[in-house]
Amino acid sequence: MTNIRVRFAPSPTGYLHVGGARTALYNWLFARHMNGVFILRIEDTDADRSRPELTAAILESLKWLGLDWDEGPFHQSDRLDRYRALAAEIQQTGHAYPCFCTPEELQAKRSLATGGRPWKYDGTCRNLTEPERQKRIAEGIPYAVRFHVPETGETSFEDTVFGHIKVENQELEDFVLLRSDGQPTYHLSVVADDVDMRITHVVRGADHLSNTPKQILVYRAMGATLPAFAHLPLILGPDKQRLSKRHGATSVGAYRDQGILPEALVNFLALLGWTPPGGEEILPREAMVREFDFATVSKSNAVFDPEKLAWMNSQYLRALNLERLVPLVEAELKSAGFDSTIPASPEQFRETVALLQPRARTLKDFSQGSRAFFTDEFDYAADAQKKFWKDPSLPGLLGNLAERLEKLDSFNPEDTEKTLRGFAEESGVKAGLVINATRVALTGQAVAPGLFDVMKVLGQKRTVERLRRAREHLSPSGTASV
RNA sequence: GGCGCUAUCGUCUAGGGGUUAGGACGUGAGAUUCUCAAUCUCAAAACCCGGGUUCGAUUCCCGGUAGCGCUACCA
Repeated sequence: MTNIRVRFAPSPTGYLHVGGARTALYNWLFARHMNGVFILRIEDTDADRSRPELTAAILESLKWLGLDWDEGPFHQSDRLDRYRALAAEIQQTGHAYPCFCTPEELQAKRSLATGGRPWKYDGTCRNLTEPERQKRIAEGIPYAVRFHVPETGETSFEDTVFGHIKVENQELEDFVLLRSDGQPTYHLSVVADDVDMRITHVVRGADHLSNTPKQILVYRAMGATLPAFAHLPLILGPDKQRLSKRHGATSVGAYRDQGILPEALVNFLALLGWTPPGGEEILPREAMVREFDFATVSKSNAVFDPEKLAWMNSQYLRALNLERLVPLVEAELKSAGFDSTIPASPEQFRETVALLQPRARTLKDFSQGSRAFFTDEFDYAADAQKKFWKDPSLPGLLGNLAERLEKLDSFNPEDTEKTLRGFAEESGVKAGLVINATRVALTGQAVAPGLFDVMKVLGQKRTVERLRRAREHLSPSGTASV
């Protein structure tokens, strides 16, 4: 059996976005499934738009997603000589010719073209005689190399995802292979590399579906064997437009910054256009590798739904073991600028994380609604005060509760709950009133984990202090009755 | 405009000549409760339109429509 070789070939003109990430993922999944080779190639032949620093960012994102490559990264900018030699070769065999038209001339002709038909290169230089060509070359007129597309016939191929695709050659124009500055265009470099790197399956976005016939012509001119092609439907924004900056977060890095776990993003992306035979939604990486198959990849574009990603993230977050979660939370708190004094011990930190974990949807939730668990500097949320601090007897109740709790010898949830409920009953108020008010006192929030678990992770001293601080806040200058 | 591709709940999708058209996210209601989340139960929610083929089309074929892609000396 031939060894499967696939590649992911981003161009460093932007960060890795979710569409590119899914393309990379499907390549990777297929390679791992087939026990093949996954190659990374950087398509940086557009010197104007490529930014070297973005390459590092793309690599970083791929690593974060866990998509490891077996060969590369190769840079097309290192292979310029090869493309030039190939362009010359294709000219020699008569499949390409030098074109002396300047971009300005072409632009002028294009804008002059009457509506209806799309403007196709008019073949001005294709029709030059050999002496005319030699003369211009001798004069030092810069030229691009254009591929000579057959004027009749059709070009077709079997796409692994989309099936039979065909186009009339007359719909294709003589496209440029090599620019007048000696830089190759995509159509040349992509084919040259895929041939040289012995790529067996070209897996890429469906935006390349219409380009494929042109490239097939180049393969044939080179006398190379065709790889299999598998095009992937595009990922769209909520407005069904192709995902772009307008849609907010589209880069992999942005999701990492939002507290999304890489395994959740990978799982979500995998399911955007593909369903495993069993239809499972939560699919471990090994299962994805085992089940992945282009035959079951969808042909229609998919809208990226951040809500479902968030849900999936919560699933992964909840299932994450503490050994992995704790460091992630530490990093999150650090990046959020917390100068954490609490929890005091690693064990306590661990306990706090475990308490917060079941209700977190993203890593951000550890720094955002849970401030009071990690620092004493927190405010009482307005909505929380409004909802649970209305009762005028509260200052007294909280003060007295502090007294009771302070006297406890053991401070586990059972004892604190018993104490609080007993206290409420004696005071002739509903336990809920005290519990909810205490929650605000301890966390500053109307929403938090179970109160007695909160007390546990905060500890007795801090619980009592916060209760007194709240009483003070509600009824300053110690006017609260005992 | 030309060419190409696509079309099942709001979204991701399963399915497929005869089904109560299934699941998931989201949404609504209820249960539970110290808040919220979680959980459980229930509910609303789809085969783009028109022709064929057929005893019977959401499924197959054709056309239309819509969406997306390509239409560069970008990739």
